[in-house]
Amino acid sequence: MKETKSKYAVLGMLSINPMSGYDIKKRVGESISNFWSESYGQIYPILKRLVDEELVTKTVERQSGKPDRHVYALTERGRKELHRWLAEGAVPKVERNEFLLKLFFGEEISPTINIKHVEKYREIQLHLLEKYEMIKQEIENKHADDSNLPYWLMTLRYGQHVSQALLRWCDETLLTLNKIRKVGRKHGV
Amino acid sequence: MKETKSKYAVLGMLSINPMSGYDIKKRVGESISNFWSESYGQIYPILKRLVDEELVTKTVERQSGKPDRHVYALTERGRKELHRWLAEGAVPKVERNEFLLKLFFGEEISPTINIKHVEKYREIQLHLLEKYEMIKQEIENKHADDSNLPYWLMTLRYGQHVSQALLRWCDETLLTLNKIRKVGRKHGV
DNA sequence: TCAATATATATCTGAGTGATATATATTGAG
DNA sequence: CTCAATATATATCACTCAGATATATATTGA
Repeated sequence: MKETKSKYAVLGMLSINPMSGYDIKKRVGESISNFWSESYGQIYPILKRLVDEELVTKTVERQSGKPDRHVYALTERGRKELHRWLAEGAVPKVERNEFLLKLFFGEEISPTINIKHVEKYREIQLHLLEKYEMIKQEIENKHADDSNLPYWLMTLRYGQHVSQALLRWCDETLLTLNKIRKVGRKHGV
Repeated sequence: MKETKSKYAVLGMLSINPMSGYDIKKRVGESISNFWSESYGQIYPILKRLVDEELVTKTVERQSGKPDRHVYALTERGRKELHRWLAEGAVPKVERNEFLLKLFFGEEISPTINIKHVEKYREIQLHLLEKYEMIKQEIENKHADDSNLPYWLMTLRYGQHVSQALLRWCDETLLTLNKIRKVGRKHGV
C-alpha cells in the first residue's frame, strides 16, 4: 500500500475513537472539513487493507434491522505507523485555486464581472470567520479537558489567520479593480 | 467533454499566446505555479479534444531534427468559451492540507517534533515571500505595458497576504507549543 | 567529449472525488 | 396517519488529475 494520505487520515481518526467507515466520513466532515476531505471510495478499500496489514482490527456488531456495524480499532502497530507518519515532515504541494485562475485571465472580461467575483469571495471569507468562531466556542466547551484541544485550536487559528488576510486582500483588490473600471472602458460597464 | 478546469487553464494560456503542449506546461510553471498545475497527461488529450470542438486550431511546424512543433491557437469560439467560464462564479473547494492534518493529530507525538514541523513551515513561508517579491520585480519590468499586469499582480498579492498571515500564525503557534512542552511531559523532551 | 539540460509529444498507473446503488429506521410536517 | 426527508450503513463505478516514464534530438558548458 502506497503512502496515501487517506490512510493516515483514517488511522488518525481511529486514534481518537474506534469507529465504522460511516463514522469516519462523518467525523472528518465535523472536525477537519476545513482542510481535509475523505470519500467512501477511499475509506472502505483502505479499511480492508488496514485489516490485512494488522494496523486495525475489525469487530462486527449486529443490529436488528440496520446493516451490521463494522467497527474498526487501532492496533499497537497501527498507532506506531501513525506516529511514524506524524514525525515525518510534510512537503506542501500546490493547491489548485480556480478563483485565482479566473482572476489571472481577468483582463479577458470586464472589471465589473471580476468585481462581482471578488465581492462574492469576500462574503465567503466573512462566513468562514463566523463559522470558525462558532466552532471555537463549541469545542472549547465540549472538549475542555481533552488534551487534543490545543492542537485542534491551532488548526482552527490557521483558518482564522488566512481568512482575515484574504479579507484584507479582497478590499485591496476591489480598490484596484474599481480604478481599472473607471479608466479603461474596453469591455464596457 | 466535462467542465474540467484543465480545459480552461489550457484555453486561458492560449488566450495569451498560441503555443505547443510543451509550451503550455512550461508557461503554467512560470506564471501560475503558485496556485495551479497541469500535467502532460491532461494537456495532450485536452488539446486533441479542443481541436475536435473547434475551440482551437492546430498548425504543425516542421523542424529539422527536433520533433514537429504542434502549435495551437484559440479560435473565436474558443475565446467565447473562455469568457463564458470566466464570467461564472467559482465554487471554492476544500484543499487538503497535509501539514494541518498532522498538527490535528499532534497530541499523539511530542511537542518537540511538532515544533520542528512548524518551524520548517515558517521557513517555507519566508522563502515564498522572497520568491513573490522577486516575481513582482520581474513582471513589473517585463510586462510594464501589458494590460494583463494588474491581474497578474492581484494573484501575486494574494500569495503575499496569505504567507504573511501564516508567518504570524506560526509565531503564535510556536508560543503555544513551547508552553505545552514546558508543562506536560507525556512524551518526553 | 560527455553529461546535463532543453525541446517536444505521448501514455499509463494510481490517487482521489462525487455520484450512485442498496437497504432500513426515525423524525417531523401536513 | 402518512409520507417525505433525513440518518444509518456498506460498497462500487466513472471520471479527473498527478507524476512517472518512454522516446528522440539539439544545445550548452565543464
